[in-house]
Amino acid sequence: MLKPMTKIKIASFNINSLRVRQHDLLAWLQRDKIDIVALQETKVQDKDFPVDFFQAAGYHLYYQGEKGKNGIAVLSKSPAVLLDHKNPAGVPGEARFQALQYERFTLVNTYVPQGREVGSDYFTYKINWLLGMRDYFAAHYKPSDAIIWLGDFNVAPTPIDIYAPDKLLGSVGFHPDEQAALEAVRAWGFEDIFRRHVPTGEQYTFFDYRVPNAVKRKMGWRIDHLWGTKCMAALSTESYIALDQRTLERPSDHAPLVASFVFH
DNA sequence: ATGGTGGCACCGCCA
Repeated sequence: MLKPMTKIKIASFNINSLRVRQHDLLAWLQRDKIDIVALQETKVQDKDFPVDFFQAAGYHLYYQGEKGKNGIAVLSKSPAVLLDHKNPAGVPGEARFQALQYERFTLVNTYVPQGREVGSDYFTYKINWLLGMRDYFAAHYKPSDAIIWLGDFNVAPTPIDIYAPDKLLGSVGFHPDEQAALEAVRAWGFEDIFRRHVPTGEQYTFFDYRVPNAVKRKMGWRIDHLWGTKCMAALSTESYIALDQRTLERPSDHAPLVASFVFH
């Protein structure tokens, strides 16, 4: 039987190579008491996944990798059932998607294609990939189901989600076509859980390596997201961006995004 | 800035 109240802390983190940051990751998971972390850009093939390292720390592991790029994983204190790892609109073999069933909710972890250049085939692929997510949810679920969708969405949804909206409007990651595609998924039945708790701007999850002192200069983008259907959003109690993971000796260019939930 | 950094793969590609 469930305890009367159960608190679960869920995170999303584009880790940009799991193996070079696995020790920092585990230290942070333990320090922030993270129950479930969804990772993107693990950049590790399944045969090289650091299974023993995380299992020894008490995590269940669900991962799909490929050589050199992409790659996705969920580490969790409780076990899950892997439902699917093939996005219908995705290129076969690209490790960008996984759907897991936990006791109280479904968790969908995605690494949305970056898009590269507006108007390119990769950009079209990104738009179709996002619209494929809408179709995926519509085909398998109802908006009244308990679903968390999180990951690197590679889209800043609104002008307060980017440091220079006027200058960057129309750029990859802040383009009206991307925003419309993402909005189509949201309109199916999601709420931006971070925004529910933190309505102010200048809250970013991504800082380009190539921009000198980007964190200090607040030159960031909010492109990582943690969304929930209505019933999940109602159970959320807080959300924050763990910017301390950007001050490490070897930071990712993304920071983890966290949300807490209390189940009654 | 035709730039800059970082990771993995291999000697370029991707972000």
